[in-house]
Amino acid sequence: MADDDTAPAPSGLKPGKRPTINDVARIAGVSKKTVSRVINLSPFVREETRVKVTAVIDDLGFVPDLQARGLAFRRSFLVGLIYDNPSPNYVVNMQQGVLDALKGSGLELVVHPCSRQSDTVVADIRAFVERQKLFGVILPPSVSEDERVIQTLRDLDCPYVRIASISLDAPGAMLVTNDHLGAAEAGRHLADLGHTRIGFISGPASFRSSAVRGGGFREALAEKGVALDDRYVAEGAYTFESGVEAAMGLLALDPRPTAIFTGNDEMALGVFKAARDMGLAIPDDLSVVGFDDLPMASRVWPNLTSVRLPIRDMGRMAAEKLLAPMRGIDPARLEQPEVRPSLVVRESARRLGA
Amino acid sequence: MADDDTAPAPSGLKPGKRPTINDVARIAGVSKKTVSRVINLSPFVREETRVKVTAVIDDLGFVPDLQARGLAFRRSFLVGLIYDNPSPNYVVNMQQGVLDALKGSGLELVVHPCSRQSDTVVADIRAFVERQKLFGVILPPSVSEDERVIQTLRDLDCPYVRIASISLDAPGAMLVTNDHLGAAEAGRHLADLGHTRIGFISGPASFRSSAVRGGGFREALAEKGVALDDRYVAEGAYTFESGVEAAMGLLALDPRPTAIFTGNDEMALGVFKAARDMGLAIPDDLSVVGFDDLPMASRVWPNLTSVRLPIRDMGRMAAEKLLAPMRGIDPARLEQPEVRPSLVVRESARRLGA
DNA sequence: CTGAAAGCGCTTACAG
DNA sequence: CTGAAAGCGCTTACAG
Repeated sequence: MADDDTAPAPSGLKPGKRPTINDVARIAGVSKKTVSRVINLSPFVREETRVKVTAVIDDLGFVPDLQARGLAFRRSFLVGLIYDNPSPNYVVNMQQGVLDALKGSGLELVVHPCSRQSDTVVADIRAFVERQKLFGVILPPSVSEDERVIQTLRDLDCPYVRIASISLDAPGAMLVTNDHLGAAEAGRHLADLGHTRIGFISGPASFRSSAVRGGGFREALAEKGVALDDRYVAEGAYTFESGVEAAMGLLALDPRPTAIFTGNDEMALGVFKAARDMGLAIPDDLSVVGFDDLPMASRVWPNLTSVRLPIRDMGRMAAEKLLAPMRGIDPARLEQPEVRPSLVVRESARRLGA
Repeated sequence: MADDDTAPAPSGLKPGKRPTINDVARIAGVSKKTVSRVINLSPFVREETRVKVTAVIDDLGFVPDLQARGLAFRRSFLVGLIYDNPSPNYVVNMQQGVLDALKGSGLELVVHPCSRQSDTVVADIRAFVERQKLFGVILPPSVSEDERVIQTLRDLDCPYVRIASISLDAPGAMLVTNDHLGAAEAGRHLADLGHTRIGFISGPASFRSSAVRGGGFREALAEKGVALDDRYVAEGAYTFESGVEAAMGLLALDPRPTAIFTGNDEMALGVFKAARDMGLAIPDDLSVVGFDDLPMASRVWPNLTSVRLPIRDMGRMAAEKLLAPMRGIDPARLEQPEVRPSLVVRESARRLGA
């Protein structure tokens, strides 16, 4: 629509300029306020008037100016995705989910990486949100867990949805994933396979999920009568390289673990590399279980057994929560159960000694 | 800075409201126009005045309103990344590069996926660019190759930088990668390893890079006296799944190829899977060479020999071209040589019969 | 249900 | 080098 710029401009318009609300008002014979009401779907417009104005809008190909609306509304039509997750695959998946939800809403997605280590993070985020007057913000872990950031968003009156492995906020502003449950499944799986000397490479301490996943894993093992020896626990950084390094440490122990559970898939692939470099075959000499079930989990060899987190769906669900008020829905009442990760069994973990 | 909201508001400001250009003007004892000149780094301001105004700006923590500036300038401070590349890893890498370049510029990145198959692509892109009044747009392949899109951007007076494997536009609006060269390296490598029955899985015909990479590969083989038999050429879609499917076809041929070159890494991993499923070992039974050298190329096993494209750098370079005018640089004169991909030799391709 | 006025916070002419 | 006026294209009060 309005794609044909070579057509003569409709009645009384300056050529080469986009029509404004004034043009619509003049041609429709109403005030610009009435046009504004039609644009904003106000119920206080006579049906007859609405039809007339809508016709002119379509005829002219009028599109309200976002900057002007933003200036008057004191709010833009942009959703921010602020992230500090070190796994690019995690981020891109979540981003796709957010875009899925935004499609057709008229909102656009602004991506904004940050580093919680920087001492200007909070000021940076404040500047970003304040300058762009964001419609809302989506926060995956671990920015979602930073109360300084949350306080800043509240100060600025910027709606947000936090994604985290435990509830940290009101239901309307939270998407919770039960990582504890998923990690427990991983623990039971390895115990059931007969492993007793098990390693665990956690994520960085700055991520809540690190402790939650570690806790679920440890508890499930304990229930099966298997103890997680602290010597076999190492801290990674959710990156491939940190997985390699941590695994080299664990696999150098004597006796070495027969299985390793990692806090995410990225690090699990690091374990693959370390094992290969040390001449250990997976799963024959070492079982490995990851977390996230990124697309690449089923592309590597052997296929990675992993705890599946529907990251893309999570992005979509979080964005839908943000959009709910716009659709007249109370975000707190939106039907969105806690996300329950579940184990996807593949080839990277097998029965001990089989 | 300006991070402390509990401090009493400076002289004569309404509490809870951000200071505006009017506040700055009043307190500094100058007109708002002069403040505007200071903000926009106009040279026509007496040094003394500039210092005085700057002090008030800092004191108040004044930040110009982007919506208001955008409305007056008829341009926003947003850069769009419009993409249709089916490889999420390609996109995320490029995105990081663009973000690298945008850091500190005051511009933000809006990501906008699209599908050239849809018959509303052009209208969608027009609506996006027009509504957001984008500062500029970055176009990776294959949207970068769609003249309808380019014409739309020109209509809307929106600056753009195209990334493509051949030059399609003025130097200031183009970042060219010499894929031909890179693919030729791959061809020579396989020929030098003694392969003569070689398969090629191209990208989709809608990507120029498919033909360019295929051409470079074929020519290099020919120079080495090796012919690329059309029976051993298949068309993929730059996706993992399409790589699997195409490889299954090629590997079912009798005699089957001893090596396969794929148009990108994503499909190379598909070949890995197909080979495994058919009981073929890489590189013993089949050599594989990919293109892009995504991070995962060096994480899979065996490590993938691939033609390296500095995708992140490309994103950064393209964005720098877009920002050049803002920094007083002529984008056409920006020192940015053609990007020359080069082969990274790893373990997935080896000497025939060795 | 509809409208005239004022305002959102900046910049572009135009003077001086 | 500096400023008063008008304008960017919308919306919020406030009337009626």
